[in-house]
Amino acid sequence: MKNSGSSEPRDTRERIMATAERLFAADGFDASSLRRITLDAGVNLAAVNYHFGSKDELLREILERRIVPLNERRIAMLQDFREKSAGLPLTIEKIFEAFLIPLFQKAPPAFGTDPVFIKMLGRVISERSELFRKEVREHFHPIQKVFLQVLRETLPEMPEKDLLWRFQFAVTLMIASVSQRDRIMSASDGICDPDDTEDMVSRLIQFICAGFHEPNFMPDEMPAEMVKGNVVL
Amino acid sequence: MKNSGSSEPRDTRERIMATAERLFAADGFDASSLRRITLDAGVNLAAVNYHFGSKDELLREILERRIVPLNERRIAMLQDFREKSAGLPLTIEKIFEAFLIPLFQKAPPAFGTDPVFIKMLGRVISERSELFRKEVREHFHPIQKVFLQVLRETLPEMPEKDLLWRFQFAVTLMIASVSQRDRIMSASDGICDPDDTEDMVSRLIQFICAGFHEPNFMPDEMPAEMVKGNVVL
DNA sequence: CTAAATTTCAGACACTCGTTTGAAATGAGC
DNA sequence: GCTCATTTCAAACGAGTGTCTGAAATTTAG
Repeated sequence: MKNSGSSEPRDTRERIMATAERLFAADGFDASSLRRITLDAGVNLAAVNYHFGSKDELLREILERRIVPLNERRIAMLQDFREKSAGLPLTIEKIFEAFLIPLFQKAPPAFGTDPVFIKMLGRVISERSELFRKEVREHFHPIQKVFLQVLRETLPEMPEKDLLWRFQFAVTLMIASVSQRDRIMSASDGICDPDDTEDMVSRLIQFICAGFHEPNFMPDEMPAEMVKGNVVL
Repeated sequence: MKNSGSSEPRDTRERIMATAERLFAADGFDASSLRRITLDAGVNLAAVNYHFGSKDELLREILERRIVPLNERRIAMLQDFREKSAGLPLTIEKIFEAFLIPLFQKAPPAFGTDPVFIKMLGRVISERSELFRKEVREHFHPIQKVFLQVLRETLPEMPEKDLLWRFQFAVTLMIASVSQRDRIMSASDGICDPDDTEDMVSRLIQFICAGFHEPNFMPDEMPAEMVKGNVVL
């Protein structure tokens, strides 16, 4: 027998990437050892270094193959909305739908279980910010620039600083909401179901858009407790 | 000479805790080795296990000595606002001021540099969710219950599920905003200054409150792209 | 001062990690 | 069939980890 339930020639790479993506999402990057990954994937330990060179490079390839098509889907959805809007600026809701929804869609290659990729994203961001910084600069900054530009068209009066801060809040909340699903669940006595992705995304978009509908920021009266003494008994 | 610039009897514990808190915040829990911590603190490697028993227990003690006074300050601020409100329900703004501002105040013991503790909190939450779960249940759930109750008085009409989801968004955003300050900085071309804590907290509170001022959630028309095919392209 | 308790210290222990090696197995081209 | 490149494999390497040990140093008590 030549292929008794194990692997075909080229899919060792694929099995490693899929398993690693899942484990990185579940346990984090550092906590997921190559021994555990290769064991779960049913391949030899040395296969990772043979096919990818190093563990860091494995992560980089996993990120890249997800981010590129993700951003293509975002742009496509944005473009679709624009065509339907008859030249009018898009609503904030539509803009964030195009930004968020593609994150939660299963997508090739190797259709992950639910959005395992964005969960991994959240974990890796706080764990490996150095390695991540390059990817962010290369793939996320350009897409953020696009969405910021679209937001600017919809909100021409909003000061740049306000727009940027609110957008950062939106991105931060988006990523953290997914990578910390379990915390949400446990803190709400089971009333909030973070596995109901559709419901969560809708609420997330509504929450974010509310932050943009607010009038511009006024540094008004800061509570006295904060301004002066930084120390409170 | 008996004390040439090194340590007095009881402060070995304190030096370890302060150094560990700082390193956990900067590099994460797993990435901060006891050798690095004890070297930076100027104490012997074995001192951690002697004074704390284990690395996990060290983290637990660090968490506990910050969380307890933090929640006391929150309750105190909330109580202060209530006394000034003459029996009227507090505004959402005031409620979240009492919830957020104490997080960003330097506080004893061992006044950390800025809110190094909450940054550590954010890192540890995603890294050590198991160890953290007990602390969360013991210290954060009770305080969240209190604030949810106060919010409920201010927003008696809001459905429980809406209230809980929005509150979870608020907590998630609060923690993530701090533990990912560097990402915010780099993504905004330097326009947003995450080191201006006062400004950031004000904007954060405004953003969060906007999400609560929205009308109740309506599961209205979900975009067709999401409902059906989970796969795009 | 002396004796007991506390704290510090250098060193070792067992373990896990990512990575490398060199030989075996498997593939494709002729 | 054989040949040569690709891929797999078991085993080991060196470095790093948290923890433990037993003796030295220091502080505290009597």
